[in-house]
Amino acid sequence: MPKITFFNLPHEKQKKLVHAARQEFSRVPLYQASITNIVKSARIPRGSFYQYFEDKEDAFFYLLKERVQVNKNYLFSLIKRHEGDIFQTLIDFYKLIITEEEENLSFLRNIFLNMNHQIETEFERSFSNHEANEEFSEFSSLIDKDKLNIKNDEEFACMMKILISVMMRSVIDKFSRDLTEDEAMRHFNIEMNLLKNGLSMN
Amino acid sequence: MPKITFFNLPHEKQKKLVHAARQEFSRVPLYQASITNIVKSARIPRGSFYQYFEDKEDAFFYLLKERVQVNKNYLFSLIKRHEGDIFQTLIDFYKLIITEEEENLSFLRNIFLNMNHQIETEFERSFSNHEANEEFSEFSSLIDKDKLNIKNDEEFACMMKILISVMMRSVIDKFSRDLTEDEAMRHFNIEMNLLKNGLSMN
DNA sequence: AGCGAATATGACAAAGTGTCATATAGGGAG
DNA sequence: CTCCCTATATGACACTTTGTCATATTCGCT
Repeated sequence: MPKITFFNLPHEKQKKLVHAARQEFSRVPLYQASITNIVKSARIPRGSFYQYFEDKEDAFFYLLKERVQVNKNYLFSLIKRHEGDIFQTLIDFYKLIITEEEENLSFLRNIFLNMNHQIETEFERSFSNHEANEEFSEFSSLIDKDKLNIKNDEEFACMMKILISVMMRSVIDKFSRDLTEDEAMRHFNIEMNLLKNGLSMN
Repeated sequence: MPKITFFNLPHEKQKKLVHAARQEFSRVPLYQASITNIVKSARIPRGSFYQYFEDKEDAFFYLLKERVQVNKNYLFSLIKRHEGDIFQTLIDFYKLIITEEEENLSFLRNIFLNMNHQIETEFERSFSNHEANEEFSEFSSLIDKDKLNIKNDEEFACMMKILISVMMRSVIDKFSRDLTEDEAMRHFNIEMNLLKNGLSMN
């Protein structure tokens, strides 16, 4: 988390800094990003950066968390609109991510093409925050489980993991192979159908 | 790929270098690894490293490819032993990976916990190398497709992607949550069953 | 022995990171 | 208004790492 000093900053300066950071993380992935570039672009002295953030990672994950919060809001509205249908929700959610505007797209691209376990874990909070989460009822409680082929909570958890990882892999695929939106949607629909109906004959 | 100079090296020196590199990549993930450590540990001058490899990544992916070749051999023997049953093959393969000996385990751990798209792509070559691949018949030709719920090659490709990404995610889970082998196997079995039978009721 | 090509070597420039001593600003008490 | 304490700002600096390059050495061949 950013330090208190960051949150005490005048709103304008905060925005300038966030903008500079996002620009750098859109240019290159986290581990190639340079604090030097960020401070140059934000026109603040190098020492100041360390007043506000622990390090590069700190700034990156702050931006990522912001983004995840946006996702979370999307997701909640989608699952309600589709009356608990998790598959349709994911299809719409997938579409939303891959049709982001250009500005966010480079940022997302760098995130997904360099997604590792730590980043994925953060991203998964879109779906449910397993820690303190008083304000929202868990996402999972909005899912219509009657239509799902599961016997218990453990199976439900496994199913969600499967769905999330398949979706993420599809997003990564879209970015890495530079698929058009139509191609990407077609693939994802096939995948969701395979998942729904089962991979095995009988 | 390493440079020709590397392959011209006396076998002993090659081994010493590979050992030093593996040691460093077992200690920390790729992007934190230091060439300085590798050359110190291999007792070669810094300049020599650059005679043999382009950079850190080059050395890392060389080791990774070696590892992938081992996987590939495992996989071919497993799919034959299970007479084309891809699910049973994957279950055994998963077990093989997570029960690796200590020496390789730190290396694998660093690979999986920091797996990104590039590394994943390399890893997927365990299953089929979509480029030149004269010596082996494609892995996919050994799979018994009659038992699979697929209509065409495109669906088959999607299915394989699903299976591989779910398996990888399970390996990552095992490492990140430090699951025991038994817990990990139980989860993975549940996941494979869900995939086989379908996530949707009907 | 002699010569050209391949390889080895370590000093070095360049770039980046995080820290720290010092300077400055803010705000409450007297 | 002034004093003083705390919070913030600043950029020089020490340190680390990387990749290169001029120079030295070795190898293979005639």
